Amino acid sequence: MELHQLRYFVAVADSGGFSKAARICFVAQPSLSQQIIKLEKELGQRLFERLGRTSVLTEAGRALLPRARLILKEAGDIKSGISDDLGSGAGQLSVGLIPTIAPYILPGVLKRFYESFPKARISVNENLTERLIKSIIGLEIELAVMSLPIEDKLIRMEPLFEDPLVLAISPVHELAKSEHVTIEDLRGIPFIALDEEHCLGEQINNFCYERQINPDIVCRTWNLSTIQHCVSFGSGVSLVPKMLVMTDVSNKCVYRPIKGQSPKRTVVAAWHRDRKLSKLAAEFIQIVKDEYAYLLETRSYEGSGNVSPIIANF
Amino acid sequence: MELHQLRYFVAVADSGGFSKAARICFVAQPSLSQQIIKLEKELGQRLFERLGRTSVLTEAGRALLPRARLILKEAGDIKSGISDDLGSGAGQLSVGLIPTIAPYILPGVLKRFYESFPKARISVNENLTERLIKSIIGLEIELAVMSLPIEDKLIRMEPLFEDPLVLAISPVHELAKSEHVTIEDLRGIPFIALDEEHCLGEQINNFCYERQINPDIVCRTWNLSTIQHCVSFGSGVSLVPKMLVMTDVSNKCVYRPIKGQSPKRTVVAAWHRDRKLSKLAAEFIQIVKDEYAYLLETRSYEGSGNVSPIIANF
DNA sequence: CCCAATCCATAGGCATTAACTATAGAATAT
DNA sequence: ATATTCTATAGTTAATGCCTATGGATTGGG
Repeated sequence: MELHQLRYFVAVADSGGFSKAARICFVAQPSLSQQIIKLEKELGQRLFERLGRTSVLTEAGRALLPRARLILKEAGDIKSGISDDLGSGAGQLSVGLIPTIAPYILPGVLKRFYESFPKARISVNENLTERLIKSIIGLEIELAVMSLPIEDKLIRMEPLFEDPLVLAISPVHELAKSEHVTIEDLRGIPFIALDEEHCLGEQINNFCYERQINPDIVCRTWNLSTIQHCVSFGSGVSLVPKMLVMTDVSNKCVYRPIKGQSPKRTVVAAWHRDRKLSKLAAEFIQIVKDEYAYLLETRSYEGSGNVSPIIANF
Repeated sequence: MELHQLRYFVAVADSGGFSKAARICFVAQPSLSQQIIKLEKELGQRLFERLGRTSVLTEAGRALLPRARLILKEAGDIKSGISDDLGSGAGQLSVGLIPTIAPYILPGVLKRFYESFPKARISVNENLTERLIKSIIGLEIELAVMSLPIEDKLIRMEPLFEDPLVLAISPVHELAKSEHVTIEDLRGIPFIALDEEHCLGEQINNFCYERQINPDIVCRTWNLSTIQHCVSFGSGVSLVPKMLVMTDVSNKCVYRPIKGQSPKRTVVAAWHRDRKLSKLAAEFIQIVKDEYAYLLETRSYEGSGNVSPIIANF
């Protein structure tokens, strides 16, 4: 069965004759007749009673007619339907984020995304960089939000923003008294470190190593929120991303920017080198940027370059 | 757009590659590729991203996929769907009946029909013979229940039953005293006649003319129920079809069979000479027969050849 | 790092099939 | 009765889908 056969069939049913239908379809009458006969053979049912002047539907033809119309309508609507879907933001998007980013921007990003594209379905995968890259290459996710460095040749990237690392300290800690700290202050003090399986943990590690600073690592954890708790209990200090600070409502820690060569991580969107980003994915990237800019604007009161220790008005 | 293109498209989407899809569809890979490319051109959208090893849907492809599946499913279900419709008695039937038949059997026939074919739609047209024949030829109705004679060469017929004509008289009339009457009793007595535009009126007219009986026609009406009222008021007698008697619950008239050559009309189903009756139409014919037989069985108590004047237990 | 395998696109020939012309047979309208 | 209209058939042409061969590109394995 093919669509043109259904088109011919409907034309005959509507016009009441093979010849008229042929004119409507801009084909010769024998061509149309043959296709109708072919359709009748395939269905094993005669579709029209050929009377002298006109042709009328048989019972089988009457049963076919609404189905044929439906199919033709759906086929005819495909092109505009696809455009509508693309235009309206309907569709499916699969993204990934690393665990040191997701908790801080995902809530706001999802909220924005659903507001902008209520018809879209999004699926989020929170995982370590290595696993996300595999998912990109394996085509399981379209896009990932991660942190440099990423070396895989199959990955293409676009930078989203730079996220500074700031010192997290207990409010009663000695260093909390000054408005800002320097790298040198880290030397030899008890330090709560993020596990190096996290790229952020590795980045901090490298950062200290390059400057030949060996913090006294008293704890190595998998979770930034564990770090927060340890720091607030005075177990040590740590370096945490600013996006954590901007969404911290606990008031248990204070945060100080690093004077001088402030460490930072570069957050990027990454996707398969050979894939063209879908419209939804491109929009998602923009939303992530917007969200971070929004956090910067509303949640960090950097009067004289320092991070406010207390976030009010959440 | 053609269905085989959608089939190929779905196969690629499902298998994740053109070559695999081609094997699934039992065509060579270039053939399938060409059809996909053709579809992409028609839609103005690229449907797959061709990556090295596999191909994945674009956003447009994702939008197309469910639509394509739907259409293919509907197309695949057509054959069985038609069979189901025919088997389940779904469908549309247009019938006609003449006014001297419809009131007496239509209620019971429709009830039976709806019980047997709850999914069917029936449309009934009550009209004079001449108009019904036009409707048959004009293909507006498929079937008509009428009375002989019918001469049109374009009409094919099947007899349904013979419906005797019986004398309708007032209960206080002289003739009501005898169990039966003869034709000769009609001579010269006041007679309520049906208009000759009705075939029944003409038949009665001819019947009397052939026997050279000239009843004294005191009233000519368009409606059998008018006749009933006139007769019950003693204005005269009339000949009415037995199907009227069998459904008369008024008890205002009594009815007497005609002894000897009883007049009768032959009720037939009529349809277009060149049309094959649909299953529903054939069933309708059978139901009309059944209904008349049922009326005969339950509504006429012909103990000794006479018609019961009073129909009880309705 | 190279080689083999795989994948998709292109090109060109083949074959199928849909379309066309011409016409016949039947039915209808004038 | 004649002319017109309708559908089916036959035979031919044209289109188009399919095939084989091949090339460029990528991938996976040794």
